Amino acid sequence: MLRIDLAARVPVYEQIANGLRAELVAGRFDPGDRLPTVRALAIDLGVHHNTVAQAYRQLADEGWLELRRHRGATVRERQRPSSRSDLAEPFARPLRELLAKALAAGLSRKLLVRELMDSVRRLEEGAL
Amino acid sequence: MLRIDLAARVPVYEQIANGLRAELVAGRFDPGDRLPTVRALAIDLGVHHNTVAQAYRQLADEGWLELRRHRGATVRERQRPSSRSDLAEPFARPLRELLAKALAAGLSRKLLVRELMDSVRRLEEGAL
DNA sequence: CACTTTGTATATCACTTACAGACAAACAGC
DNA sequence: GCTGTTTGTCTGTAAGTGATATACAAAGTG
Repeated sequence: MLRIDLAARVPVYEQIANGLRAELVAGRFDPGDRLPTVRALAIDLGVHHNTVAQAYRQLADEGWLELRRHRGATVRERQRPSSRSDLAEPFARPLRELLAKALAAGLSRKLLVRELMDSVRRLEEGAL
Repeated sequence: MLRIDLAARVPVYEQIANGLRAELVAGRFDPGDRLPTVRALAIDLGVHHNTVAQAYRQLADEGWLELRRHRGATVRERQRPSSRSDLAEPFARPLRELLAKALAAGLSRKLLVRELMDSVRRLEEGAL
C-alpha cells in the first residue's frame, strides 16, 4: 500500500499523509470507506502507531478523514475545492526546484518531459 | 535574487542551495563567475553567514562551486551528467505527491496542466 | 606591517520527530 | 449486563537537526 523511507528527509508521518492524500485525491477511496486502524497500519509500515495517528489527524484537519474514537478513520465526502489561479504561485517554485534537482542528478530533459507529460495525461484523465 | 521563507518546512540552507542550483542548471552563471561572499549574501537574505556557508558547501560537494578560502565561491565548469532512466523513479514520486498537494490545495487540473506544460516548454528550450 | 575580509570550526539553544507507555471509552462475546 | 479487548488519544522522553553566536586562521589590502 505505502512505502516508507525512514532515512528520508521528509518525516514519516508526512510521508504517510502524502501517500494517502495522493490516493484520496486520485479518488481511489469512496466516501464512507474505512481506513486501517492506526495500529494495524503502523505494524504494516513498521512504525509506531502514534506516527500513523499523526498522519490521520493531519488528513482529518484537511477534511479528508473523519476520526471518531473507536470507529476508526472514515473517508469523508469532500467537495473538490474551487480553483483559484493565485494558488499556482506556491506550486510553481517547488516544481521548478524539483526539476532542477532532477536535472542536476542526471535526468535528461527528454526524460523529464516524458514524466511531466505522463502526469499531464493522468491529470486530464481525472486521475493523478 | 533569492527569496527565503524562514517559516517554511524546508531548511533555509537548502532553500538557498535549491535556488542557486536552479540558476546554475539554467545556465544563468558562467564558469569562473564569482558568487557573493557568504556574509554578503547572508545579510542580503537576513540569515546567519554560517547558513549560507552550508548551502555553498553543499553545492561545492555537488560540483557546482569551487570554494577556496578568501577567494569566495567561483562557478565551476561542470559537465552535464549523463542521463540514466533508472533515475526517473525517485523523481516520479515527489512529483506525484507535489501534484496531489496542489490539487488538495485547490488548484484545478487545468491550471496544473498549464504549469506542467510551461515547464515542458522551458525544458525543451534548454532552460529551466 | 597593521587592519580588514573571508570561509571555517566549535558550542549552544530551540524545535521537531519518532517512540514508549498509560489512559478512557466504545465495542465484542458471553 | 459484565468483562476483556480494541482503539484513538495524551503525556513524557531521547535523539537528531537547524540556525545562530562566537572565535579563529589565513589571505587580501592599504
